[in-house]
Amino acid sequence: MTAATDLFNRKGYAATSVREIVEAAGVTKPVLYYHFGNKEGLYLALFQESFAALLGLLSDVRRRAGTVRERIAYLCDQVYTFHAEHLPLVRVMYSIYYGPPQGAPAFDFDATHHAFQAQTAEILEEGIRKGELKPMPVEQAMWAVMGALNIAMEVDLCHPEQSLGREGLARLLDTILDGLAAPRPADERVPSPRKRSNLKVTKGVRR
Amino acid sequence: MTAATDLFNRKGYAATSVREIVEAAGVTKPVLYYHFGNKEGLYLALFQESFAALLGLLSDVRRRAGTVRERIAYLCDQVYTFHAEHLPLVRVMYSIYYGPPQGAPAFDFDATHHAFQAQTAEILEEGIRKGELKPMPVEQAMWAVMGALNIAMEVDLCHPEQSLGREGLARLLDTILDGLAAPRPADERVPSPRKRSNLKVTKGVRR
DNA sequence: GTCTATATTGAGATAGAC
DNA sequence: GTCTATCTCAATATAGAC
Repeated sequence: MTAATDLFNRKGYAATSVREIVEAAGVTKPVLYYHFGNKEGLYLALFQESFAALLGLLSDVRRRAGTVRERIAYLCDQVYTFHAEHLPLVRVMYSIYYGPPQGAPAFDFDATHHAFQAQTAEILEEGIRKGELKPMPVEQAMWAVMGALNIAMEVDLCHPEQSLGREGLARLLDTILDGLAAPRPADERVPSPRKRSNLKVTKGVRR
Repeated sequence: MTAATDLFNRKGYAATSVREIVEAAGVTKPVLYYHFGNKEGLYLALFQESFAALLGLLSDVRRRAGTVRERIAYLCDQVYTFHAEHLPLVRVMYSIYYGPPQGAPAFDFDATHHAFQAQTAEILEEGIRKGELKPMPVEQAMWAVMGALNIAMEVDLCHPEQSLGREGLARLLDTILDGLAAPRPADERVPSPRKRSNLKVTKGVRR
């Protein structure tokens, strides 16, 4: 699977032959056909495995307590970290999603995307309802958050030298959420250090 | 050029033959070779024309007066509108940028991207310096704005049924800029309608 | 010059021994 | 589960008649 991801990434799905994959992996063709059925099965296995893990992150978040700010920060950090640790596969996805027809089997990338979108909207909707965020259409708050996460991930993908990193994304989200937050009483304002998400950054992310 | 854009968009650069292009355009091969030299010349002409127009928008903005909020809103609106009016060519760009190698000649898409990034940063830097925005690293403010614009454009590209439209993007940017703005004195706050960008929306955008 | 028939190649996939 | 050897198929290239 690693060999296939690497080759699909470098040459594209269509231009990568089964022979190349098995040679790179140090196995023979029947090994591939035994485990994955065919080239399409291998391709689908790559995404099924990864997207299942990503959806697992979402259900984690649903069971999590905390302020809206904390939960949004956590969700985005998890997704961002996952993305950073799977850059080659993400590149294959982009290549299929945006690239020319390559005869790759259909995989519903949008489904996972929508699940993430819905989860974000759910948290933000609660924040608006309970007064932690100011009243606004939930879509608008959602796009603000999605925009920040999305740009952080695309910078990692296309301009890794400018990468925000987990800390940079956390700070960016804090700024965004300042714009979404409900105004607080005047005495709580400027001089007092405001409460921000205190994300624990334990292990480094490849940049 | 329209015929080529359409075919490159639907089939990819490599899979599109010169014969198909000239047939779709209702001309003959010599016409294409006279005007563009070859298939690569035609391809480059598509992007040179469009990117020159886009860079023109940037120098417009540099000559423009107004608050940071107004200038950022104007810049993003111009770029967004341009994007919306050139979706097929943008798809070709994405296909080349993210897709598998297709033997297309190199075109420096990043150069224009960086020019836009620099222009945004310049405006925001002035806002921070003059106190219209709160003190923060200019990159952080820049990513907040770029994230909003970028997500609006990608939604148009991939999920047009969810398109924010010019007005939606303007509202999103207002929310983002609320998070970037310097805090104002308490008496100016909540009940008074705050000054927002009053973007004139004159002509419709294809959605 | 153009056509049909054939050769070559490289792709994905499989049979059957171990 | 893995191997060697083989199969099928389609695209491309070429030979040689016309």
